[in-house]
Amino acid sequence: MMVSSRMTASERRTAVLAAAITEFARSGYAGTSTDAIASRAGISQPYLFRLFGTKKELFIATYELVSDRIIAAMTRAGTGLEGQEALEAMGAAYGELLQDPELLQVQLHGFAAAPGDPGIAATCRRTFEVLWHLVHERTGISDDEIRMFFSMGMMMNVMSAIDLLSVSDHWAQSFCPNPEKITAIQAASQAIKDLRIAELAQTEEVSA
Amino acid sequence: MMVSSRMTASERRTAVLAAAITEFARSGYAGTSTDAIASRAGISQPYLFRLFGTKKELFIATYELVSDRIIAAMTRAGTGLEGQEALEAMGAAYGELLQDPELLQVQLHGFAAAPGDPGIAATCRRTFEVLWHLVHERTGISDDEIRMFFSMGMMMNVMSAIDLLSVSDHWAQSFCPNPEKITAIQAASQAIKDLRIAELAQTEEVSA
DNA sequence: CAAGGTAGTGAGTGACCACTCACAATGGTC
DNA sequence: GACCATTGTGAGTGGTCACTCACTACCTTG
Repeated sequence: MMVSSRMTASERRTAVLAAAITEFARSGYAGTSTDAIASRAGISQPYLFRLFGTKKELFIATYELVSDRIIAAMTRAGTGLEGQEALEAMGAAYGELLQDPELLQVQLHGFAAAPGDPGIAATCRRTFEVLWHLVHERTGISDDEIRMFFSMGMMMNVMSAIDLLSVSDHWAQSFCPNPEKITAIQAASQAIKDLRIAELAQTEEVSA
Repeated sequence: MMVSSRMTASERRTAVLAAAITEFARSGYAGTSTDAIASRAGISQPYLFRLFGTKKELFIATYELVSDRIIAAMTRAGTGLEGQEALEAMGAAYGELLQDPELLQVQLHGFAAAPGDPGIAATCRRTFEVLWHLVHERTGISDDEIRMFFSMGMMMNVMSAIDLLSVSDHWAQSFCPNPEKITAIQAASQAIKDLRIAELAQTEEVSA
């Protein structure tokens, strides 16, 4: 069965990175095997190493792609706007990233891995730098407000990771600033969970 | 060399948990070997499994201990105070936790591991629940303000993990609300890094 | 169609990992 | 000092991991 034909190395790299986002999001840097990424990408594991050198280089490349996507989403949201309007648009754009949690989960795994690896920490800081300047120039808000803005982002990140909105109590729901968005986000996260379960079941069928 | 004499199982458990905090903080759940924890705790690896059953149970026990310490620090800071005063005291207490980053790093690793493990996610949510009620009852502030408070905490967590204050540019320093605290926190984090480097060098000497 | 560069893999390799089992050391109790 | 529960370990086991090497399949260019 030769489903995937030959690709250029560069095309294959982007295909591998797509698989790496999914796998690293699920299990983090140390918890993900290069085997899992290679087989999801549909190539052999040796070729993955030819394309990326080491697992760490692959993780950093994955993290940088994720960062680029986040930066692109925020930039797109802010173009043509200024001041408070730009800020609200960017905040909404970040919130919408939660609907596909993989990106933010990779980001969180980068943060967690940072204290153990200076290279990863530096990559994380670079993303912060770009985003800070983007928000600063677009909105013109004060340093304190920028700090708040990023803080809310980090909180949303964690909320999504620990699935805080699955708790229906008041204290948990109070973490969601826009009540009308709760059901949308919950529905999306439930749909993604269902997909994963279906996918898992399929994998088990195959291996059985 | 028989440095450590016999202990009760319960004493040994707390000794192992202390070692587990250090090791899990450094490399996370998947990245830490039970061997590393056992040898840091000064016991054999089989005995570690007798005490904790599985690696996952050990991680959850470690995470719960970390949560208890954070909750205790916040509770201590808030006793005898009310309203805004209590809030400021609790915020300061959380900030002081950064001076020994291990606790917050374990917390961050818990968040990162949560999407891949429902048990870990539930444990994380439970901590949030306790802290939310603590802040709510002590300070009486609004839901939105509580959300802000927690957001700042998450931001500090990430800042510490990626060592943001090691960048001397304005944008990075603007993440630290109290300028006079910057040098203190930097000095502490540098001291801890030096300790780790010295420790690593020692380990390499031994193994060489 | 020959040549050569690029895409891609089968089959390992040594190291490490979570976890187990049979057994030894220790200390309290009568 | 004999008994016994509890603390503790040496020596594995099967499995997985990151990574390598020698090799093949394919496509383009002349």
